[in-house]
Amino acid sequence: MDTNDVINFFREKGLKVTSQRLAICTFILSRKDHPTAEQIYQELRNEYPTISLGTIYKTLHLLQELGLIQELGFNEGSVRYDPDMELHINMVCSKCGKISDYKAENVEKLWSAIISDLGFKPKGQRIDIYFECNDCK
Amino acid sequence: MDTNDVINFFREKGLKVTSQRLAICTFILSRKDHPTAEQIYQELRNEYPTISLGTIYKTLHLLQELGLIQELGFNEGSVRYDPDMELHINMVCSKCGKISDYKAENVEKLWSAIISDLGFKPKGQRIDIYFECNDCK
DNA sequence: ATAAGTGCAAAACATTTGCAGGCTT
DNA sequence: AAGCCTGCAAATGTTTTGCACTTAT
Repeated sequence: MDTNDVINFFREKGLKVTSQRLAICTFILSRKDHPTAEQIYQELRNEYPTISLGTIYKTLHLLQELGLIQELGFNEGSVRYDPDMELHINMVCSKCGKISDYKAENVEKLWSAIISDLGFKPKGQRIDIYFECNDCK
Repeated sequence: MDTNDVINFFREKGLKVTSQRLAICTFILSRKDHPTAEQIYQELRNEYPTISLGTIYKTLHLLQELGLIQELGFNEGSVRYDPDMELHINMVCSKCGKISDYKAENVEKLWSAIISDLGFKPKGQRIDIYFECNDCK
């Protein structure tokens, strides 16, 4: 989804296209490292010095409502934002907290087996694997 | 794990067996609904009127360190505690937040396939499925 | 022109921390 | 008797909320 897609998407939904929204949205959609709200705030402050954390939170919740991103709560209280809405595994380093996504054909197949066992289509899912990453070992 | 097992477990680790610890521990280990710290506090206050939230948190973290329970952070900021340390899926109602555990052969299969793809044994995992439960429909 | 969105500051929450006193060992 | 554990209260950190102002439509 590039900037124009985002603009059209907002327009279709009757939402206003503000520079803050665009910035937050293109930022989070392009990142693969699942940043926190605070990280997004700090990075966007360079370009938008008056942007506020409140706006960051409101926009992130909006994007979740619209189904563009997923909020991932972790037990140390941190909440991180993931723009990958397809089936994938979050590989979480239990030391430094770094996250990367992992996809595999096997996962797709076995997941659909589990879904058909259930007998209904779930609204969503989350799969985490906790391990110690190379940097931490 | 019954009360005596818990007592022995603590003794072996050199930890003191206090009535609060016992109460919190037997409470959480017996519950299948993944309560929050606040819920545990409210329920135990009946029997232990002076128990404090601080103690609840400290004990829950201790139990996690010891590998007896798992902390599950959710996006609405809630953290819930799960005494089931075996492989399972958390079935989470996205409306009311109720959680129940789901186990199936296919889940085991999925997991062993993933582990062999990865090539190493992860420290832990978490699998959630989000859906709308019968009460909420 | 109007209504939605932003920024700011205060409020609300959840969790952690420090310390004096109490309880297990 | 010694030191770990508890309860309380204050501190911390994150997220939400209310409101006046701004901006996209």
